[in-house]
Amino acid sequence: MTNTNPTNNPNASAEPILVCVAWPYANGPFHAGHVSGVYLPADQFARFQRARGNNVLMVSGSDCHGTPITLRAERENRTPLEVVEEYHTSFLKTFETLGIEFDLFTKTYTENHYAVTQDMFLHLLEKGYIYREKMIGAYSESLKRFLPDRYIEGECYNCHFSRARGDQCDNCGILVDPQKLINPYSVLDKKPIEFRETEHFFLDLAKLEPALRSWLDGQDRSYWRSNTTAFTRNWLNQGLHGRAITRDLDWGVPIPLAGDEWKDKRIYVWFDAVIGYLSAAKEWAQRQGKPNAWEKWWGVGKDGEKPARIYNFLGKDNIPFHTIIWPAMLLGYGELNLPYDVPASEFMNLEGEQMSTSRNWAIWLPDIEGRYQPDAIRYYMTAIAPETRDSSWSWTDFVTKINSELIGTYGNFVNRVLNPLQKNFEGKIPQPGELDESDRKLLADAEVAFARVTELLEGVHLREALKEVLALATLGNGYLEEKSPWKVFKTDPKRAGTTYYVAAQIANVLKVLSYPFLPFSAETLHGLLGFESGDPATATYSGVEEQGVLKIPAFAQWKIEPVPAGQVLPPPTALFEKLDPKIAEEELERLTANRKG
RNA sequence: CGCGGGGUGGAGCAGUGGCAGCUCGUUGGGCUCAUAACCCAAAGGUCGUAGGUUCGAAUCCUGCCCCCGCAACCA
Repeated sequence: MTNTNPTNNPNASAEPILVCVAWPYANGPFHAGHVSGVYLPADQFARFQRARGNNVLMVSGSDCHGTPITLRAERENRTPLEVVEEYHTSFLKTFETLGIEFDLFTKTYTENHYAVTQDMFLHLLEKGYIYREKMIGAYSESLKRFLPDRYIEGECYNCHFSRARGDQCDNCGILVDPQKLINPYSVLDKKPIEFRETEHFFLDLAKLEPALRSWLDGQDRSYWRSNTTAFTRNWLNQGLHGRAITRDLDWGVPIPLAGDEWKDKRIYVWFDAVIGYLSAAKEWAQRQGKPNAWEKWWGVGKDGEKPARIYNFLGKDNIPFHTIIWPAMLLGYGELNLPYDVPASEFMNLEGEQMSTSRNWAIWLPDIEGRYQPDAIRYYMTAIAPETRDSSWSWTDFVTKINSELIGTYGNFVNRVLNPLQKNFEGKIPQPGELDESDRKLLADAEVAFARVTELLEGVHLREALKEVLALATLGNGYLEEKSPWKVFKTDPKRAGTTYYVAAQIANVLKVLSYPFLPFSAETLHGLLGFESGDPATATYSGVEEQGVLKIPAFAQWKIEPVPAGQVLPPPTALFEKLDPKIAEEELERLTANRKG
């Protein structure tokens, strides 16, 4: 058995791999786009790397700060923390249901995160990468606070619409300069606002640009997805400017400086959220009782040691924060490891239309979690993952893909092997006779598939890798067709036994290859092939935050191992539940009925 | 000339210089071990369009046409 604990992993060649997953705003539950684009790919990649025996640390957490959360809290007359707690719990539930396993999924609202963020701030300030500048902000005398643009309304100076918002006029569509609004007022209490000078801290990106460029150009990045590279280049070529990293707010990480002028200001959410990757690694290490263990992944590799590979999984709107701003911060801080790859997803539409929270046009995870098998959801989300371009969730497509690909091709192959073994071979893996050419061919094909899937997973081409897994099942089906062991059995049971022996080996390879994608059914299949069902630490997954060291099941080790002849098989059961085609209609109706606007 | 993405057989997509591919659907055949699943075969595309570069273009260049996103929530 292996585990990911760096200090007692017996695998000397194990490579440290840090899987950083974009921190979700805790202001609403997950929809299919979040999971399919970010959390599921990260989980699949991490499972694969763990199965290979690498030292994987996978971290993320709820982003507790930011205007969306305070807005929601004010609207619902709750505290931001109450909002955060509700959705943090919802996230954990989704992860547990779908088998998305983090080493640590924490929050930005922790003492540790505050400390790490403040340390980053102070370091960058000390090294001259943060400067102060005065700017004009909207201030409400009645509320005694500055307000973000989104809290301001007034008469449009362009079309004289009476309720233009602080950032845009809904009537004429211009981008509003809030200072020019006529009779501006706060949306919170409808009282007038005025514009005052306020001082803020800025991250000096221009100063960090040379270091950033040499990091980007310093090594081959051709393995990055083309969009990620294009986006980043575009940003860089437009020139880097300082970005304000503090706000006049009371919800967020306090500015770690003495002086009254800072007490009503907080570090802005995008600055603290990316630091979460680092703070979460530190928190994980503390929980392990090895406070320095985080350096395994974040160190730059002293004494010729190879630094960890850091992968940042995120959506495309987040690219500049992870390829420009965050690396700039790390470079400014110094002595910290930088991202190796930034697999960014495109967006997922729903039935051809853009998902929308406000119109309630989305596949909400808490809604579907109980209705479908987790592996069915995982399968579909990967099959249509928006890896290289926008994709679209469609319920008819969902039913088709589950029934014909997952069940028809993969599940069915397994049944075609296990059922006859139970009925005609006393529920045991038969002793094979001599292998003929097509037997050997299929076994060789399985090795090719194994190598191919490995390569694709290594390059984070998950959708393609899953296709390869299914392709092996198709080969298995073709093999059974060619061999017709159900016929041969009547005249030459020994020969039929050899065929089933070979087919069982293929099923076993499929079990390993499908593990990153379909961990639940992989485990079931492991048992159906007569193996001890294994490792209790993973059999029941007990919640993300309590997780200490993530263990991988013994069966999931990334290698081809034979199912021994004579192995006793339990009575077979189906891996997946077939879906009634009516489901597509029902789901579509449900969506339409609940749609707003 | 706002920015970005895209136009490939009925549907959804892959393919960035070398005989146009995949999944689903359709049609025909086979099999009947298997969750009416599986296997084989066929039909179906002048790769949006006009021109150019090239021995050779879906792929590179230029013009044009069409679709989608670019207010907020939001990956």
